[in-house]
Amino acid sequence: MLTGEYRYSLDDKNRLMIPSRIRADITGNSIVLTRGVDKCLWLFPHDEWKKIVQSLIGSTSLFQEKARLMQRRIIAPAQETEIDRSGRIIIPTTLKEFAELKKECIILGIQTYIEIWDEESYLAYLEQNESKFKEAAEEIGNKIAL
Amino acid sequence: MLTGEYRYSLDDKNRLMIPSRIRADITGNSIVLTRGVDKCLWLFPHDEWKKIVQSLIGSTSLFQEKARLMQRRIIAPAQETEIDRSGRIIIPTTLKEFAELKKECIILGIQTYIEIWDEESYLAYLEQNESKFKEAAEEIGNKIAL
DNA sequence: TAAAAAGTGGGAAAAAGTGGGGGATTTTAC
DNA sequence: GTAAAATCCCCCACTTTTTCCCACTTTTTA
Repeated sequence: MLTGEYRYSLDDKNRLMIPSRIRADITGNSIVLTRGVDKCLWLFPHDEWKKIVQSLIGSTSLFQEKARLMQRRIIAPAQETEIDRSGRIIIPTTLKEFAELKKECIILGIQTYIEIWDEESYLAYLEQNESKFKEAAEEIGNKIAL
Repeated sequence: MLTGEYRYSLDDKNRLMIPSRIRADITGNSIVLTRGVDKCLWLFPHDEWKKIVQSLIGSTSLFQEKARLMQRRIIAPAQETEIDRSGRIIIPTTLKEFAELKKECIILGIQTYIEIWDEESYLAYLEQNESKFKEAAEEIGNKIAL
């Protein structure tokens, strides 16, 4: 399972390190990169990506507006990249711009996929949502005994 | 059951001692560390963590806002660590920064999990919440006969 | 008070991460 | 169309971090 929160910097050649802890849990060295929901990128191991495509395309039609939107926003921007022999991937320019990546990036392992954030955006996101998070935590506390 | 309040210091290599009293009550020497609610870290024995993950993401989707927030705030930052043969764990940098751990740390055993606080933050937290605590105590006193 | 257990610090090998050279290919400019 | 410039890609070498281990000190226990 992919986990952990890491800080790595994007180098001058737009290369970003994939933490070895995460690499160890990816089968194969091919990864699909796309726009995420919120200002971040999503990375999927190849198999996981197939599932996403299946469930997004399989159940919808190009004659439905929302379906087209999902396809344009998630499926179309996707690019396949290889992890190089030093464990890095190259971030395509369009995706770099979308997530407003500058130098310092945060990499999150979320069970089955990976998120890449610009550090500032990520800190801002967490800060802005901390109270919402605490509310959600309270709710969960009411439902589940943990 | 995990209990007790201990003070240990983080060394130059970001290693923190797990008190032997606590170690004795953990099965296996694998532990999951993550961001806590409030400015502290939470440590779970592996089995306990699985329950948390289940109940948090068991029925959610990456396409739901609240689910993403919980994943980013609790699930993603989690890292599995081993207790070394001297009884210490390594605190990953991002988590150390989140809890603002400096040198002196407070370790709390809370039945099924463990909390790690920076000593100053912990003292400040207790002080700031003393009156809230007394209110909470009253409320509980009304519900339960103790 | 001695023995055992718990806790602390640090050295060294291995692994992970960083930066950059330079050839091949593509793009740009005239 | 051709040459210069820029980009891409593969690789290597160096640096830093991590990991593993051991030895010493302190505290607890009998």
